[in-house]
Amino acid sequence: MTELAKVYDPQATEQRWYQFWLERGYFHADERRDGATYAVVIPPPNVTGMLHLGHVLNNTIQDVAVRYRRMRGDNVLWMPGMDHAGIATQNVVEKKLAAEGTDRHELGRDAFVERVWQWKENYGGVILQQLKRLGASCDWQRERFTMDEGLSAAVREVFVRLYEKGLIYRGHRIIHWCVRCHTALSDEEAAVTEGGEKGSLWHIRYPAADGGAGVVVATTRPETMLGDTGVAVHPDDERYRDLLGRSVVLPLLERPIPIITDELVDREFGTGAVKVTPAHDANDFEMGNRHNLPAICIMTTDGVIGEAGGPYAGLDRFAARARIVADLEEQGFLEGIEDHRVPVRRCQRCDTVIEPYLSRQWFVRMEPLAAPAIAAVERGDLLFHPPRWTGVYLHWLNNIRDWCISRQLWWGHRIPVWYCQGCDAENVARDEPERCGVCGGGELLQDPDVLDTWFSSWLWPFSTMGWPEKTPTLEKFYPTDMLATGADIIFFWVARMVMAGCEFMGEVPFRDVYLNSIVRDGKGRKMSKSLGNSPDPIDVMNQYGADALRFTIVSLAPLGQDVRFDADKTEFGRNFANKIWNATRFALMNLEGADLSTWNEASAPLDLDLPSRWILSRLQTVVDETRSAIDEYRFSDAASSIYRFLWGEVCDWYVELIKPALYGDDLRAKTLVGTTLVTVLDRVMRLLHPFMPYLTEEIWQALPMQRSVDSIMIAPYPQAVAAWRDERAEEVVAALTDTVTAVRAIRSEFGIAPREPLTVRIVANGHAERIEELRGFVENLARVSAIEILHGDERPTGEPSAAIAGLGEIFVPLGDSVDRAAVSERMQRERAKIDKELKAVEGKLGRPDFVDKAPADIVEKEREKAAALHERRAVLERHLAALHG
RNA sequence: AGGCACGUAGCUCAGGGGGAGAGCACUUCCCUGACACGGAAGGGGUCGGCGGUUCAAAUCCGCCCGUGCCUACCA
Repeated sequence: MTELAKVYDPQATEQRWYQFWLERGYFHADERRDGATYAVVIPPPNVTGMLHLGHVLNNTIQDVAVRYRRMRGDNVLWMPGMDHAGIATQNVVEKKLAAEGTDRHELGRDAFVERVWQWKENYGGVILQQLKRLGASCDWQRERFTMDEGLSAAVREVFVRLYEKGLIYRGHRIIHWCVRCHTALSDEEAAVTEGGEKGSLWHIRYPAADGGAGVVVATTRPETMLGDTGVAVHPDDERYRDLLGRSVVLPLLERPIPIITDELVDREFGTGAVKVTPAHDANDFEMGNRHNLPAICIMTTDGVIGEAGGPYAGLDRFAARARIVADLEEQGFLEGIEDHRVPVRRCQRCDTVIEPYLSRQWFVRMEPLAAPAIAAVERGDLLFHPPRWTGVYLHWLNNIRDWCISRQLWWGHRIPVWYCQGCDAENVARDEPERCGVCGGGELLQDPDVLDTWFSSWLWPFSTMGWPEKTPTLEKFYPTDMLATGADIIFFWVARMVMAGCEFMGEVPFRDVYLNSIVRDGKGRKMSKSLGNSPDPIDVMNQYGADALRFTIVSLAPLGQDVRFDADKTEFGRNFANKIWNATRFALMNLEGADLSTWNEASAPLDLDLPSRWILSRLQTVVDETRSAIDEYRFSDAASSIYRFLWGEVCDWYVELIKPALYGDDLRAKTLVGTTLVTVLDRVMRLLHPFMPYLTEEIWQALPMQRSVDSIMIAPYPQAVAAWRDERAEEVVAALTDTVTAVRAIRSEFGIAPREPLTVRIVANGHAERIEELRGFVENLARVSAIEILHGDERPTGEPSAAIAGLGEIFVPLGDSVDRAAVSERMQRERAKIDKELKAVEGKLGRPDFVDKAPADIVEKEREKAAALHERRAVLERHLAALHG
């Protein structure tokens, strides 16, 4: 281990340690263990899924939370698994079949489903392997799949229970229909394109049946007029008063249809008159019901105009639209065309324009389920992070609509309903019934449809733990503690899980919901396949390492904000990893052969040297900051806290400060700083382990110390030790670093070569002893050859100087080679700056309001500031006088 | 249309009523025995605009402009 490479190579370590952790079973949760538990269920990725940066962030956050809790000694369960992803998976396999020149209908249902299972075995779940590469510490022994026997049983159980409660029903309604996937979709799966799409608003005249001018309607989908069975106007609309009770003639088909009045009509929009097409629009369907209008279905499931479309039958919906518009114009019915942004729904899976379609489907009555889910959040049983999502969640639940759960697919959970061929009864059962429960008939036919994929996902927090059986896992780990997911699936998944948890388990499925950032590309665009702007995380890990990617993405993703990510930003994490690696390399090189114990939490290492007391004191602050940041889900704050300490304090200062001791002959001194350095590295590696698991394990294993456990992932998470705090050391080292920085600045600004000897003179403001304490360090770090302490009123003139808080005033005599004009110029610049500041501070102090009303300590601070500025100004004046004199 | 975020250095973003910060980029110097994936020093911002509250506003409030997201029965 002493021959460490100069540059950290992640490839060499990652595989090895992951294997090690797996073999030791450190990811496994044990129901029989006592003590506090911490449980997280993974948002199950699609079986067809490939890892993208959104997954990387989401799973890194879960892994951080879970590894942190594990190190804190909790009994931790991170439940992994996958979703069968009905439409997505069926699409994948269908595409394969198409490439083979066949299709699922030719294959038949059973053979097709068999093919999907085969595909799953051969190609599915790549993403889980990718998550392992990322370092995810899931309990893989428990991996679940939503189509597993156990989870399928849970689905049937839930269906039957809700049916028996009257919460599942079959209804004839307008649903979202994908003409390509040939299935119904839920509201959430048929999202409206952002900002609408370019379209037109056609104004069409429907002449009165009795010969009058009739009415002009405005529509964005003229083809649906073939199914019009009425025209609606607002009851109070004066313009149409004389049309009430009359009829108009539907152009092209010449069908008489009534004028009705309905409050739903917006008088401001279009012409204030709406064509009513009950079979092809959800609002029109409701209106049709209210006014007993017939619903005429004019389209086939392929989106082609059907028989009811008369001369347009056989045309695709968009071709029909064009033809109809042309015909209307030719026949003089078209009154005008406006450009118009049209809200278009598209299939979430295939992007095809959705057709509102009247159809018979299964629904879940949601209101009764929503009530407890609303109450739970209002009671504070469940908290959103950041909290603003609470409103989004509540708004959706308060305006909930019934959930269409049937899908006309083959891949998924078959609806557990058998229709009696004798008496038509619905037989709903957990297992296939032998005979009809109503008439006893033996001829039963199962509903051909399957359930919405989310109908299994909403049970995930408890179905994965064995529900409906009363398992020890459920007993131990339900409810879970945290759910980390994207805000885009609050409705799809989070809210539904809460409802299912309340309904079937009697309590919310998790206490904290962490909504992680959306990862965008460097230009702020959403990562998407079609844009090709999403770097493959595996490539990024190959180039920079898994730890680098984890650390970078967590650092970039503050709670509640989106994150812009470019692959090359990973240099941030890579450089940090390398810095840590080299700090360790430095320790090992200099402590070769030593076997140091580390400082024990119970010991108070007061007889240490100044830098060691200082760094151990600073360590306590980082420990506190890191713990509270993770506890509050401020993962990026935790990461930056560790980063700043390790790089900015340990590497930049501590390592430099102890070099003399380390290189010296004093064995005791050497051991003390060595032990401290190893202590600090040990604690920081443990702090950092949840973020960078591989690197920290590699380094921790290499540290020359004894270990009570064989892996950092089960080592205790550091706790602050009050006895290690040392305020005096912090104050003194602050004076030290200020001094060094000031001297280096003078050196640099006046072009004094790095190796040129330099004397520093210090006017000790009662800090002579402190200066003696720091002398060696300053000489070393600032490359100062001599330090003179000035006593009494002696003041150098014409020399660059700086005031150091807690120490005194330092002066650097310059050699003859230095350009006096440059010195003068710099001093004048500083004086100008001081004058500006003085003006502000004295202006403040000059206002009676400020002195009277501001808190005394603030006023005092301003006075001290003014005094210091004056003093500094006087020094500059003296120097300048000397330079010019 | 309504709601929620956000607008701070060239870029990406922290901070949040009393001294403008980090990383990257940039300039100068340094291959000093952990690290050039490094070290040292430095330049750069009227903290989106306008008002208000306050002794004091980048920070709180209002309006406006810009950006992003979410919701909706915009036919």
